[in-house]
Amino acid sequence: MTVTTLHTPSHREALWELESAFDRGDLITVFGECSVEYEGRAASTLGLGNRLLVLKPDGSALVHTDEKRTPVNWQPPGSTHHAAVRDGRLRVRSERTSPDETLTVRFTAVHQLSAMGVTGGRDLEVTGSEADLRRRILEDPDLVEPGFEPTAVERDSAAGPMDVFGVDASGTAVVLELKRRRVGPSAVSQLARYVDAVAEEPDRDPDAAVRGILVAPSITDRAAELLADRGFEHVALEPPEPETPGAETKATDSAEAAEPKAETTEPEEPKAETTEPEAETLGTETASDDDEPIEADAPEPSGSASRESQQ
Amino acid sequence: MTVTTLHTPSHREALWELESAFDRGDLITVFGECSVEYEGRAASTLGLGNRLLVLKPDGSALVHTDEKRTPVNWQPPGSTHHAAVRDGRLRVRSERTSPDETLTVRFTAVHQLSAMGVTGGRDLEVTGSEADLRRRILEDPDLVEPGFEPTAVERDSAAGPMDVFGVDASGTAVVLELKRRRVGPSAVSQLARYVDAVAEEPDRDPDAAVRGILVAPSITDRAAELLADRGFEHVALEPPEPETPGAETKATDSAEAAEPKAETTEPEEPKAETTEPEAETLGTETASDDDEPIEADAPEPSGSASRESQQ
DNA sequence: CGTGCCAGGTGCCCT
DNA sequence: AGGGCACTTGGCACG
Repeated sequence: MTVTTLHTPSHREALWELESAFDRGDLITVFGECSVEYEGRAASTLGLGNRLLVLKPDGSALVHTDEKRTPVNWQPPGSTHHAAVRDGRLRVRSERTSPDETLTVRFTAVHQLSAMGVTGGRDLEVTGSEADLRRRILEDPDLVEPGFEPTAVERDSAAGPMDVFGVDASGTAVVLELKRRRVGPSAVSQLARYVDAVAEEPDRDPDAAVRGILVAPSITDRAAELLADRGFEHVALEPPEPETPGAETKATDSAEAAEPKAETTEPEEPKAETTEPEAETLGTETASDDDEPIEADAPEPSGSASRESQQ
Repeated sequence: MTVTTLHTPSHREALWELESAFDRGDLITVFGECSVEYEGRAASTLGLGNRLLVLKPDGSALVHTDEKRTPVNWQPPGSTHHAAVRDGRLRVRSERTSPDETLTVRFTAVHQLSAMGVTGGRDLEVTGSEADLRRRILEDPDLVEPGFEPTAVERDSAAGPMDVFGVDASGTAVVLELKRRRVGPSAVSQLARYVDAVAEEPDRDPDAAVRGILVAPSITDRAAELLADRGFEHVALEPPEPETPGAETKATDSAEAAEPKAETTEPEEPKAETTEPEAETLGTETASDDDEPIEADAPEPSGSASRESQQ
């Protein structure tokens, strides 16, 4: 692993390092006093101040202040970075086309510039998504209501694809809209669009009812009113708790199997393999990792540490 | 400006520096090989790899790979950072409550750790927002249609606040939904919610029509269909071009004046001070700042630059 | 703090 | 490339 760091470099030195770091495809951080300008989908200006600029080899650029999770300015992946010295300042510019956007960062002073080679390791596993909620429902449709039978996922309609489509015990068509968290009015509108679209499909008996069910952990009062106005229903349901890391493999596999891969078609009978309705068998945590006092005697990796503070 | 940097520190050294940097309220970057775990609103795991961890004094934490604008993992502002050495790894943990969330980053190796003092300079000026589009319409309502008269902004309805509410030349109620960019079906649904809500207000003549107009630069085909189904209209309009930086002050002031500050009430007559309808007088750019070849002779700031590369 | 909504949203997947 | 939508959306403003 290679890290190159310049402390309070001249603009020209910073420029050289930036250009070679661009060539190497390094991840770059620049900390210094700068002003920022953006022009593209919108336009913005930011006065002088100390910020952290991150330049990624995929073309992303981030300008971070000491606050917020969101960068104060940025450039999306696919942009190309350029560096130059202009008017006694180090100018870093990131541009892209379609849409045309330009981010310009002008440094009056660079306090630190680092370039590091970064590779791989981006495979993130997430649980608790809407897809997990859908799996849960497909595994056990009775969670929605007794006798509910899903017939398709992502079935297309004139208003867009529906999360889950099916029939209730009496054979009435049912549209499900799934949300992984508490929802407001927009979710009701979304459901309404789909229900209306299905109701108006030409090959459908115009008198046949179409039910709409919003599946979400909870809904706001306003959403509940709108839901009632339209005669829709709410079923309180959340994504399943994440499985215990050790035992998750089997459960995930069975869930995958229950997921109908073919879209707009009938899902196979939910294979009742792992027939524990909600087996929340927690408690297999590694005891060594709970939160204890900060200091701990631990072996240290060999490595000559150097420390410098400037000014 | 102070920057403290450790190169390939031992975990214990990194720990010390982290704790003092927390105390100082510094912005911290840690580059190293780590695995990441998140549990809270959802849950996720990320295997070993080289990443950049940014810890902000406001509690934000960002884990960045070499790709994407969005961090692969993060913690929102308001969290509290902790550091410890556990099982021979440097563990950085960021926690918050309501909702309960924990981000855990475990470093097997720290390549670089930097701490920098950052203050102020977060005043971003943006133009081209929906608010700008609204100003534009309030300044010249005829842009929507001849004779249109706005009577309120953000007027509340049973379905939520409407962007602009008014009457057309014939006295019919009009609901405007503004979008700064091309829109899809959801914008139509949003407009529909407001129109329906207004139409059903008890003090209103049930036979009186309520028009709905979607003001956006453009709309998708599907949105156009849904719009037509509901008998709504689309007016193609964008946020105004950003003013020339030098001349913007006066224009901005007049625009601010035209903005009705009191909500749910009648806006004062648009003061026709700067009565150029669309004075796109571009062309006052500083010629010194266009894109020219990279190298340029420029004065360099004094400052002893040091450069180190590791391994 | 919850509710509602804009955002330069970003990212993913599909056509 | 554009459409449609989920997201640990984030952030803001208002009740």
